[in-house]
Amino acid sequence: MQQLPTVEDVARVAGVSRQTVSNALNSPHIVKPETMTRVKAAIAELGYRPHASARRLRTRKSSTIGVRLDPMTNGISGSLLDRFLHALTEQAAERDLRIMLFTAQGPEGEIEEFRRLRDGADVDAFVLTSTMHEDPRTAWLRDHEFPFVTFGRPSAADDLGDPIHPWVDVDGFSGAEQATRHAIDGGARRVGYIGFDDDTTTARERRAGWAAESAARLGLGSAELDTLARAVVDGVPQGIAAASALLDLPNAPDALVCASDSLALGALMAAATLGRPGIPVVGYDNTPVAAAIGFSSVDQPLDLVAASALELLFGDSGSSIVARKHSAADPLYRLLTPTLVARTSTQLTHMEEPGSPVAGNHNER
Amino acid sequence: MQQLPTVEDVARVAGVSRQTVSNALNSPHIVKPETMTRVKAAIAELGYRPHASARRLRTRKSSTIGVRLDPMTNGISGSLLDRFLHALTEQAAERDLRIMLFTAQGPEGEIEEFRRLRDGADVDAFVLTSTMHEDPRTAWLRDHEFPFVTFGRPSAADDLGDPIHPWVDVDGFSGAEQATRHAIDGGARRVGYIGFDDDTTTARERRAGWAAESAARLGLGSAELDTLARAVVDGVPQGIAAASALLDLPNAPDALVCASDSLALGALMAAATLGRPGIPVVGYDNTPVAAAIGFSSVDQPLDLVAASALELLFGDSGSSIVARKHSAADPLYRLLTPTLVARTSTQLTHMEEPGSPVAGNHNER
DNA sequence: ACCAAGCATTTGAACGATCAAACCCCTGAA
DNA sequence: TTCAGGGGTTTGATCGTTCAAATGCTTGGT
Repeated sequence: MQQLPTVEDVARVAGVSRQTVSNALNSPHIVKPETMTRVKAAIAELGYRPHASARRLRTRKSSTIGVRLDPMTNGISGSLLDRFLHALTEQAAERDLRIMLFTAQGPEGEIEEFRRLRDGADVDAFVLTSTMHEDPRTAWLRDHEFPFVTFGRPSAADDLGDPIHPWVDVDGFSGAEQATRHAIDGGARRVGYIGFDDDTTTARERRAGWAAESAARLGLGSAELDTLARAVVDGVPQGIAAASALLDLPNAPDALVCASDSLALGALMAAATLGRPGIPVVGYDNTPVAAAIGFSSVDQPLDLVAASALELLFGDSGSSIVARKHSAADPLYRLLTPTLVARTSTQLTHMEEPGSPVAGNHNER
Repeated sequence: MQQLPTVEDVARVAGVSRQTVSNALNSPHIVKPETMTRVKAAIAELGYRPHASARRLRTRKSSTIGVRLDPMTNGISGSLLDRFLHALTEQAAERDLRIMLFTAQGPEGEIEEFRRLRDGADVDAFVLTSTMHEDPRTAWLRDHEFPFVTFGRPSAADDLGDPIHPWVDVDGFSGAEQATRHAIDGGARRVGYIGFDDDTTTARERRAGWAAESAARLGLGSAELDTLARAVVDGVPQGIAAASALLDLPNAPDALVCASDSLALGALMAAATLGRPGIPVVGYDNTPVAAAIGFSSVDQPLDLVAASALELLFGDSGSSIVARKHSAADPLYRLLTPTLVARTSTQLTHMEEPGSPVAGNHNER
């Protein structure tokens, strides 16, 4: 077990001093090019790596971001969280930042964890994937002026004009609008909607997007729209039930837009069972199940979400926290636009190949 | 912005020295109880928290575990990874350990990342969620004697007798066996099997479990078993195709055991389409989709997996790496047994409530 | 009365990096 | 000739903690 080389060792080999090595690493512009070369050579020769903890102790920065893993029930769900974590980890790596996970029981426990991570200089900032209304956690972070961003808008009440904290979100209005447009472009004249029954921004925005597009393109009034929409808890069985109800209407929809892929899957099943297997169904989140079965779905640009979150915390580049003030020109939030991934509308009994994206798909690997 | 308190501050308030405070924290047994009380009071009064980086610098331990996030395609997939990460984070918290994520492009990039994290004293050990054969990454870690565990056996060739590195896995043989037993207990006399066509331990073990139980309970020979089994790529469409083929056989199976919930979902769809909606289908991984639709599935005890991984690295308790040698009494691996979560066998067109587990279900929250 | 042994606590040094200030050397203006 | 200015580099101090060795106090055996 050999001793790891330190700045001192590098300095000796390069024939310079500690600090010059440090400068070569952290302030390249102030070292003479020729010296730089020697230092770099010495670093390569010894395989030197800065000791992260020593640096952190001195600089009081950790270059690490804490990410709270929600219990499954809240926040972004299922494989979306996977993909987001992946994207965040990759984007963070670009800036020489690392991701540290944490979790805890209950809000108090999490605040305790915030405190611990902050006081231990373990993290420079937090990324939260939850959007609870009046969340005591975000309140604590604000009160203690500790940098953080959320994936998801805090709530409807927190206006775009003066956000109470930085956030990144994906525009559900636009997503549902695109889904609806896709169905209409495919020939649909009455597009049904199956959404969530909770009182969240997400639920509201998506329904509004569907309603707006339906009204504009199909001339449907709000009473008529109400008959075409169902609000349920997320899940396959709920999708089956809601779709069955819609398709049994006297004036049934000829296409369905759903607020999740689970609901869409349920809708497809119901359609097959009710003898309407060809009816177009559009899902949301573009999960693997949508790709596997082959129905269209709205794709959230998770790597952009991740990049934007980091940008809000650390600026355009670099890895030091920047304090920001909200302004119209440089808002404290980022509202991103999703893209529809169009696939050949599928009958459940047939096997189809996954289709190709309509526009750039951010999540193809 | 007030200065955070240090050991020195605590020492002053408690009327003792630095080191005594340190001892109170790290070696409680060597401080006099009365002193202990005073120190504890001072800590509470000042709200003192040890500075993690300073401690790491001195002790050369980070109390942090690096977890490599695989690209989606490999390793444990989809929401399983979510659940595992969650479990790991929670188990780690119990031991005052933290989880740091990382990822990279290609094996070389990941090895570079290993080196970086090791040399920077960022992590004490790694947990990998991939099981590639002859993986250069695990080879590097072994060569450099850096502690790590994998979730998943390295490969069939790496025998239980002399594992080439520590691992935790869930017994696929037992899982498939239980699934098959469940089907037979429900009255099935010919249980079909839809598994993976890749040459992995997972694929082999699960098929073997199904075959063994079928042979033992139903007296089926290996030729007959071959006609009842299909090996495909994981995915819903593949499940549909394989199930359709099996159900179209002259001597068709009266139940289906599948190596994933995706395949099971496909099988259920095919069954519904072919007019056999009541046929029992058992899935694998107990993903949300199984719960939602209501079919039985084999549940992997992810929190046990996480706990076992930590145990292999850090011993029964504590947070310092323990070097282990493989022995029959104390093997370098943990093979865990999954449990079947039985649900009322579902016809796709009906809505059913999720059932309750047959045995303890580790993943209910 | 002496010293060995043990316990609880304290003191000085070290971990590996960066900060702040000092230093050296060169140039150019007075 | 002198000195101010500045780029490039070095030196001493420091971040907060734990290690290793030293200290003081008690106890008990001979």
